Order: sequence, then structure tokens, then C-alpha cells
Amino acid sequence: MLTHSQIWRGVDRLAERTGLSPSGLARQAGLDPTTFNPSKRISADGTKLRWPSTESIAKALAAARLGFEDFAALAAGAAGGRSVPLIGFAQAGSHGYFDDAGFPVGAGWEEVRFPGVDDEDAYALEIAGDSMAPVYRDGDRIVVAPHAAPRRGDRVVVKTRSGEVMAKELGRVTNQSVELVSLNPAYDNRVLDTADIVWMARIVWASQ
Amino acid sequence: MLTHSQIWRGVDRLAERTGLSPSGLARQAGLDPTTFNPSKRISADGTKLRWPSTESIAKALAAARLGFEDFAALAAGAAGGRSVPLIGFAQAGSHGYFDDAGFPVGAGWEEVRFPGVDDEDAYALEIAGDSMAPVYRDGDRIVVAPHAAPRRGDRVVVKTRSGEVMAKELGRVTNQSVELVSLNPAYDNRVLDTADIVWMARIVWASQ
DNA sequence: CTTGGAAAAGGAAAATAGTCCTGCTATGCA
DNA sequence: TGCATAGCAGGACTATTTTCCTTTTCCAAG
Repeated sequence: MLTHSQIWRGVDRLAERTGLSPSGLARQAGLDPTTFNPSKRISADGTKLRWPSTESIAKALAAARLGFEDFAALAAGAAGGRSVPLIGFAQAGSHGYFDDAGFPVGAGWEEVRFPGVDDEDAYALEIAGDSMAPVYRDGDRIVVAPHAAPRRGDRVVVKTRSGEVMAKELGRVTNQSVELVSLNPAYDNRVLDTADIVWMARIVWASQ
Repeated sequence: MLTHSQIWRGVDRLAERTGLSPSGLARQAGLDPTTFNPSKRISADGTKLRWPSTESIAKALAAARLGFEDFAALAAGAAGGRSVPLIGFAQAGSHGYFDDAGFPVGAGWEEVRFPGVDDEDAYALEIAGDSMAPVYRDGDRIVVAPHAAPRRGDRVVVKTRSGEVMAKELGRVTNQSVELVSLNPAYDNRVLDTADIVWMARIVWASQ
């Protein structure tokens, strides 16, 4: 289902998100500034609805650097949610996939959409192996938000200076050290020096 | 980003999903059967791309009874994922929200989209209270798939004949009884008679 | 092989969206 | 206050899409 008001709301929200007015968005997209004018959303005599063309939508999306799925979410009205890239957990440890701040770099990953994830730099990891069982099993996918400030009891993904990437539950945190409680009882808890932690990201979703 | 090939792929997949050809879909939508013809996707001289109008897309979606977000998912190419309704866990126990087979009834819930959920009748629940801690905390959201066959070790939501709705881990299953392992150690495990279980749905995603 | 139906190609007319233009209003700046 | 700029309304014109028409291709049933 797609209604006339939905599609125009999508356009308005797209403009708002980009920090522009509807006419500003149109200009940015290389269209006539009046294309998205409220006065062009119904016919002159007021009897017929006017719809934007898909080509105009496509140009506006290119200008706003937003995906079609995200636009659909804006139009449908439901708030929140973002497309996040998905990579394998094993790869997460290797060089080249993350910058120093814990954000994934590069592209070409499968994109999946998640509700309630507003972190611009959120991404998904796929679990390999059973070292984190029973909480996370082989093949499970977790979505992590690097910008969220994790609190005690939250589950987090941590990358250390030595290049290790691991999922743990956050324990006691002091100025000098961070306690990481193992999710698998067979593995010991660890206490890392704050300086040894390259980045730490909170896990916000997990497949079961 | 929305490309010419994407939007037409979306139309083709929409038709396929509905069990129709592109021209059949157009007819069903009350449009001219040639509207979605491959020959109308580029100009006659082959130099210009032709795009379907938003209004035609809207009519096709109405005919196929599909939401705009789902269409965007089809167009973007990423497979899987569905819109699922969200309700509070407390309401889940009360009458009127679920039919006898465990499917949510009624509408008006907030819709959220999930990847990897192909179950037509999947829905999301919001956890209230800490009776399922530490695995599920107050405010967490879980996505359940009623059609998925749960196996031992899976986390499930169960509704009993007495109207109770609870989230547990599936234990030993026999012909007569089902063992449910409590997620919170403070609560006892339970063994239910198979006849007392109205429905059981597997938990596929959980916010952390 | 023939035949009926659906799908699609191709082209001209009709409908609709974008563009270009003018004018009005609100806002920010000197 | 005066001025420049952005946003929007309204109207005429242009470009594109849909519709309507005929013809061709494809496929399955007889």
C-alpha cells in the first residue's frame, strides 16, 4: 500500500533529514526547485492528486545519499531504523575492516535494515564458532552500535590493541581497567587495561 | 540510491510474488496491460530510460496487497525480511490479541522490518518486567516466528491453555510433555503437558 | 498442425509531471 | 529602512508516461 500523502511525507522528511527545504532538495537533485512545491501536489483545479515521478525520487535520493529502503521507511511513517552492513565475525579481527574508531570501512557487504538502530555507523557481525555459547551460537548475527555508550551489564564487542575481537558482557569499569565477563562459562573473565582497548561497541540486537 | 534497473526489478518481483506476469499485474491494478511491458522501459529510440510513475507503483502495490517498505526491499534486491507488528508482552496474555494458532490478530500496531524473517506471521513482543532476566530485560524487544519449528535449545514463547504467555528455553520434548527451562534462575523450570500448550513460537531476534 | 489465449512489440493520441516564468512573502543582513 | 535571497503560488509550455490500438510472438491444448 502506498498513498499520495505517504509519498509526499517521504519527500518532506527526506528534505528535513538532509537539512534542506523541499525546494532546496529539488535544486540539489538537479531538478526544478518547484518540483516538490506543495502547490504541485494537487492539480490546479484541486480535483486531482499529483504524484512525483519515480525518476525525481531517484534523483532526490542520490542527492541525499539515501537508499530506497530508507526512503520507504520515511514514507511509511515508522520512525527509526537504519541499513547496517553485515560481515563475518572472523573477518572482524583481520585488518582492513575497521578503522581505529571501531567503524567498519569499505563497502560491498550485504545490507540489512534494523528498527530502533539510529547509530549512523551501526553494523552487523556474524558469529563463527561456539566460544560465545550459549548466548551467541554459530551463525547468529549481532548488530552493534559503536556510538552507544555501553553500561555495566550490556553486551559489547571489544577490539584490543593486539587485534583480538571478542563479544563479552561489560563488568566493572574503572579509569584504568575494564572487566569483561565471558558469555561462555568455559572461558575466563578478563580485565583489560583501558589503554589496551582500541574500541568498544554495544550489541543492540541478536538473532536467537 | 534508486536506479532504473532497481525499480523495474521491483515491479517484476512484485508480479512474480503475486503469481502474475508484469502485464497481468498491471491489469489487476486497473492499469493498461502494457504499462509494465519491457518495451516501455526504454524510449523507442533506445536512448532514454523510462520510469514507471509513482501512481502506477501505488496501484500495483494495492493490487498485490503489499506495503511500500516491502516493495523497496524487493527493489533493493536484498532477499528476506518482513514487516512485523509490535505489541507489548503484557498484552500478549490478554484475550483478543492472538488467535488459537498463535498468530496476532487485529491491526494498528507499530510495524518494524526485520531481516532474515520470512515467516508470514512473524511479530514482535516487548518485554515487561524482569522475570526473564538476565537474558531478556525490561523493554527489550523479541521477534517471534510462529511457523518455525522450534528445536531443543531454542528460545520460545509459549501460550498455555490457562492464558499464560511466557518466554523460555525449550528443553526435552516428548510426545506427552514439553520441558521449558527458565531463563531466570530464580524461577523454576516447568514441564507442561502437550495438551496444555495452545501454541509455541520460536524467538528469532532479540534486542540486547 | 492448428487454434485459442496471454504476453509483449510498436506507434499515435491523451493524460500527467516537470520546466520556465512572474509575482508575492518572509527572513536575514547591512 | 532598504536590500538580497530563499521559499512558495500560479500559469503557460514542454517532456514524459499512460492509454488505446494493431500486430507479432510464444505456449499449451485440442
